[in-house]
This record gives sequence, C-alpha cells and structure tokens, in this order.
Amino acid sequence: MAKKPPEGLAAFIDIETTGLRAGVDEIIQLSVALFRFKRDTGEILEIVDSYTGFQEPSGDIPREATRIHGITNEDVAGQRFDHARIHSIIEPAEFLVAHNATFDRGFLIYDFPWASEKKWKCSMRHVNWAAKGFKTKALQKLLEAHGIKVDKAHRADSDVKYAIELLNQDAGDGTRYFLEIVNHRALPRPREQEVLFIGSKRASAEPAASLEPLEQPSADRPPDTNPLYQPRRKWLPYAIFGVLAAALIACLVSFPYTTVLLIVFVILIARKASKKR
DNA sequence: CAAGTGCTATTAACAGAGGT
DNA sequence: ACCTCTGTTAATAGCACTTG
Repeated sequence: MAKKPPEGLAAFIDIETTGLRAGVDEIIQLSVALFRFKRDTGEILEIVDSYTGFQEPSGDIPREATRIHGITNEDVAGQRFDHARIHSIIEPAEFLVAHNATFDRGFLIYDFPWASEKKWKCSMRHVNWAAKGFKTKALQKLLEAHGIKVDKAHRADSDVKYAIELLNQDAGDGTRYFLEIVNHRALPRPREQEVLFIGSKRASAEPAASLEPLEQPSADRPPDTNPLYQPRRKWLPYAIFGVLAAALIACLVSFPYTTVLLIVFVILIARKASKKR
C-alpha cells in the first residue's frame, strides 16, 4: 500500500439549526474550515480556507433555538448558503470533523450530497477526554478547561475556530489531541434506509445522495461497531412468541369466527394509528 | 461421565450526556 | 423538545476445571 504523505487536509464543520430533529428542523448557519495537519503529531499547521454563511429557514426560528445560539429571523432573512463555495472547501479534505459529528452529519445529509460520501470523524467521541481527566465532553466546557476564551459561544464560526484551537493543544505526550482523531476509524456510514426514513419526515428534503454499500462485517472488529452485527438471540423472546402463537392457535380452533374478526379489527386499528404519525 | 462451580465474554437494559 | 452513543450493571452463555 502507498504510504500517505506526511501532511494531510481535513475540514472542521459546525452548524446551527432550528432544532434537534434532522430531516425536520433546518440548518440556519454553517461554518467550515479546511486545514493542513501533520500526520505524525496531529499538529494543525494552518487554516487553508474557510466559509461561514446563513440560510433563511422555511419557517420562523423557534425561541428555544435562538436562546441557545442567538441567531434571529432578522440575521438570516433573505440569505442562502453558497453551495459551490462550501463544496470547494470540503472537496480536498480527506475527512470531515465535527463535535458530535453524527448530529451535524444527520442534518447535512439532506442538503449536501457530499455529507454522506465523505468520511466523518468526531472530536467529541474520537478523543478520549475522560482518560485525560476531563469530566465532560461538551465543547464549551472543554474550551473553558483549556483556558480558551470564546467570544460567541454556540455560533458556528466561533465554534469551528476555537474547536480547531482546542484540537491543536498538546495532549501531554508531545502530540496534539487531533492526532487521536487522525488515527481513529471514521464513523460508520449512515444506513441507507435510515437516511430515507429521516428524509421522509421533511417534505421539502431532496433525496439523499447515492450511498456506497454498507461495510461488510469483519471478524477483527468489535461487534458494537459492526453495522451489520446482529445480537445473539435470547430464548425469552422466542418463548413469549411461542406462548402467544400457541394461544392464537388455541383461539382459532375454539372460536374461529371471533378470533378472525378480532385479528381484522386489530389490523385496522394499527393501520389507522400508523397513518396518524 | 455427569453435575456443580467459577471465571470470562457477551448481551440487554438503563441512565446520562451531547448536539441545536 | 429528539436521537444517538457511551458507560454501567445485571443477566446469560460458554468453557474449563473439580468433585463424586
């Protein structure tokens, strides 16, 4: 296998949204920074390019969300993301990093095809903060613990800038925190059915970009990280199912018409309930 | 050889934390 | 508010070993 060059490119990304539900709530601010790093120490050498933009959502920004990030309807009025510009920054990156990356990726998948195609790493999970003596993994708390002064907390541009500064701190052994992220396996790809399901919740959502096949299971990877892993079956669910099946058969034999009517009734109720959601 | 015991690995269920 | 992941704890399975 060809050896990787001593320096690499990665992008840190952060978004602010109207809520927590990907596919339902919308992104209103996006900030991304492409940076160069040293592969042996994780040192971040320079920001190569960056972008920050707002986008007006289809409805009003909930007060709860504004309370968190301070972004108002006036801030985003008439604004749209520059997709071409964002793509030009993301494109050269080997992988994307975000704090709680599954959250950001979950939103981005709907509006940006590259989000499901790129490798994602997480600055919250892919650095063992607990082992380094940090009780909490919250970005603002980590910044505070490292003496990094933040002017605008919970704003995408500010979070990106200071998160990069945090990851570039000495981990105590001559390397930077970012090295742990570089060496960590990327997040598993989102399951196709998962993406389609979430997408169905937002009528305006574009279909998600084409996904590569899911990773194949491998014996040398831990089961909890294997996307196709199936937990071992237990006898109890089978026993319960067996008892219920036996009861159903007994009812069908003893009171066939009543039982069939009951089953039809249950199916109709279940269909009605599922349509309401 | 069968049954009992103890250790280890795996699994399920739950609580808590993190993102806006 | 919602979703996902992680850590903890308890339950379970599988294996090796001991005992009668």
